[in-house]
Amino acid sequence: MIDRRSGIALWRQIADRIRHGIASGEFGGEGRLPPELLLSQRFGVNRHTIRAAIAALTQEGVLRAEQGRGTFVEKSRRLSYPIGPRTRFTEALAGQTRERRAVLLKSRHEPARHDIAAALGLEDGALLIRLETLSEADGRPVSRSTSWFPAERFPEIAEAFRQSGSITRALKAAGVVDYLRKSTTISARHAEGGDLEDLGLAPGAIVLAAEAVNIDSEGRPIQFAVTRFAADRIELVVGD
Amino acid sequence: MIDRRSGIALWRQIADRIRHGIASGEFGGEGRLPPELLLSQRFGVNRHTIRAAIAALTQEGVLRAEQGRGTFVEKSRRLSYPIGPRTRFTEALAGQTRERRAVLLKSRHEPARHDIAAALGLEDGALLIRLETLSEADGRPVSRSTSWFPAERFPEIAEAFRQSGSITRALKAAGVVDYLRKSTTISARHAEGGDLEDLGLAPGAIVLAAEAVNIDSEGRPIQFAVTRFAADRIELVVGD
DNA sequence: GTAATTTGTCTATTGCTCTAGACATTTATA
DNA sequence: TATAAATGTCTAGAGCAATAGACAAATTAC
Repeated sequence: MIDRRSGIALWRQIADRIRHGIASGEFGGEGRLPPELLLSQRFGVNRHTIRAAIAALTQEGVLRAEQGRGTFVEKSRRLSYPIGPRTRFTEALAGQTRERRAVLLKSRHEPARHDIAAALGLEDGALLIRLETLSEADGRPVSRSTSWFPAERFPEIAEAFRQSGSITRALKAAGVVDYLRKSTTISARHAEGGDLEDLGLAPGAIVLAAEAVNIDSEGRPIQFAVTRFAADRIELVVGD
Repeated sequence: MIDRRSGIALWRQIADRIRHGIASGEFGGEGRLPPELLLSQRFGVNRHTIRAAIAALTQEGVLRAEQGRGTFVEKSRRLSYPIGPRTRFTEALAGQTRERRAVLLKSRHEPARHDIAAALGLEDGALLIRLETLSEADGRPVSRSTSWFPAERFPEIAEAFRQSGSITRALKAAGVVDYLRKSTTISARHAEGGDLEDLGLAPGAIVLAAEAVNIDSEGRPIQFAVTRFAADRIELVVGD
């Protein structure tokens, strides 16, 4: 249940369990966490260890403790992000959130790495434009993406995205009226470096990484992207 | 790059980075890890901390150190598991591994939990058969699954699976000649409890969890399953 | 109002994590 | 054979993680 001597502090293991338990409905069914003493018994640790876990989740904004009353859940439900041939961020979370937006953090030209060139059907070292973007839903960061576009075909993609806040609209401005998701490769790992800050995650948090290739209506690859989702806020849905 | 005071020991963070770096090709390009002293400088920690990380990965079987020579990569590539309308474990890894098999760990009857009943289109509390299975490729555990089947329609599913080692064949024995994947919901979390042992994971390792609903050719739900993949051995591929 | 429940704060102690340095052992190379 | 490069082992010390116990402060229920 809880692993000692694992290199992961007990308070962090418990914080992760509680965070996941809240998202899945195991905890906080009535918006309220069980009392510290009860949790310390259930996890088999000292009450202070539970308090350390709760403090970390309070820092993250997941919980809010009130002296004499109890500890309450601040945010709960996990969003579902559908993945399919017509995946578009702006539409993916419709109905689940009031407001979605994406902002451009950085853009630059660079030569194509081998694997990206292969995915886009280009020569190694072909010139690409790389966009670093952050997507938010209701003011909360949801995902961090790195995208590559062929520079020759989409020279103005960065500016178009900056103005429209949407890949779909930026591509439309470049003459791509429709596009399809050719493939998505999903993996998981601990959040690293800038993703921690940009997504507002606690160190040790998990990200779902989706590598995607988009093609135009004639089958030509137009975009290679790696999107990192905060695993405690998002689940990916295929089909249905 | 490395987070102190995060509740995750530095040696474990580094072990996770190295493991991921090996799978993605960043490290061990020639089957050889950089020397401990060089790694300690790159990560900005003491050489003993690097040694602790290497010891953990050696314990997992990822690395092998030889005095005087260096540290070598024992296993590397990550397998790709395709997800689509016709997802079947036995075929999913064909071409990537020599041998695949699935074993039944446990089976029992139980009433349907609310969410499972909804997925299978049954009343809450309807009788189900629950199968706990482990899938291996080339002798290495790849995934741990929990499946639920309507007990009324598939009374002999456990025995059929035990004999055939395949869901597809067990369903065929029950008269289901073909079935489709209706939906897959993918999330990620730290491995818990028995999954750690069954999958041979180190504490703190990450699993990709795929919740799937399968339907027969007439659209009736026949199986609800939660499969946990070792995130450092498998990536999930949608489309292509 | 009183008691029970619950979170907040403080002190002390033990064990694990990380750093630092020194030296041994094995292997490859000039 | 001598040197360099790499992993293996040992000791010592500073700081974080976890346990234990006691009591304070706020809220709720009787």
